[in-house]
Amino acid sequence: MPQDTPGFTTHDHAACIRSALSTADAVCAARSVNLTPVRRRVLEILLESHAAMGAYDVLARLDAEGLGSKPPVAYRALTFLVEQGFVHRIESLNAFIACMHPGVAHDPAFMICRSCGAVEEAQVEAALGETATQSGFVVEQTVVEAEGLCPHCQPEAGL
Amino acid sequence: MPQDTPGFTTHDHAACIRSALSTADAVCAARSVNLTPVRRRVLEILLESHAAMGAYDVLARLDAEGLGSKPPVAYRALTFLVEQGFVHRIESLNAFIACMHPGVAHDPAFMICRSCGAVEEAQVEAALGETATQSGFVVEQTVVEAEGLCPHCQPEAGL
DNA sequence: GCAACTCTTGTTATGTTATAACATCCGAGT
DNA sequence: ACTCGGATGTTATAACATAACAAGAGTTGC
Repeated sequence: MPQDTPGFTTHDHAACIRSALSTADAVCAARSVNLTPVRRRVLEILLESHAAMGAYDVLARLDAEGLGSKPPVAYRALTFLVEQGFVHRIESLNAFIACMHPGVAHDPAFMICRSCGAVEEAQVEAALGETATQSGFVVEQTVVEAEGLCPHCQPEAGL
Repeated sequence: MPQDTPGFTTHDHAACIRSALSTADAVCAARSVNLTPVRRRVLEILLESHAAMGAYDVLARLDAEGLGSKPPVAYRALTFLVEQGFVHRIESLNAFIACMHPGVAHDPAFMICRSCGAVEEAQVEAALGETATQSGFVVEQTVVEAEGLCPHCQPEAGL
């Protein structure tokens, strides 16, 4: 049953959450790292909202549920999830979002609607690859974020 | 006389500062906007350092020179310079850097050395162009930042 | 001249994002 | 029981950023 809007399109949100969580469980088991209650709940919160959330928004949810009330609690969980690749940090929003392709190595890229705030994760092939090679720079990580208007908001903006 | 290291290469720094400042003067005149003393000095500070600087680093310089001591002074000047395209904001560093190609419309991209902090501005052709088109997203601005190791720091890191 | 306006700067106060440092807890292994 | 590593709890503060209002300087129109 499709029911919510992830990026710009509709999808079966409940199934997507279940799937992402079980992938996370499996990956953590395989890596011998611990998806503790707080960490798992933070991932779940991000999956549920299916939007970019600030660390303090996540923290507010944790606090409401008695899982922690101080900033380091949220930041530590988010740091763990980012390290494991289950969550991405959106630099231009100072926010976090659940990954759409957990367990698979990828360079994430994002399209961020400046009107409604929706964020869609995209794939991008080695941005800067050639330029970097030319200048002798070794790329380890990339941040690719586009701001603009999602299909839904274009009419309202007169496009 | 080459004397400093801008991105990863040597160049005539004094000439580069002069040139950028006179371009900024000309562009501001053409656009009928005001390159006031504070704004001009902030640009100059960023050009001199030729590195990414935090707003509060810039502010400290302004303060030392009696040009302003409160955060809004620095942020306002930086905002102006970014709007006019003389300065870029580096999202992943929460920092600012003087543009290497002022007065020319371009989508900036950056290579950021995680070891020495050097930042080189690169050109990139419409990252995400195709992906965005496919999903109906209209891109207005892009953030492209690569973290890695500059040529100088690779040996020290064992590469 | 001077009133009205715009642009810029000065200042106060506060909001938002993030981390250092240290204390405590708990389970695994011995 | 001991201790060691990983995780969490807590205090305090650092770092980044902006809202809101006051005040000056220059210019335009009268």
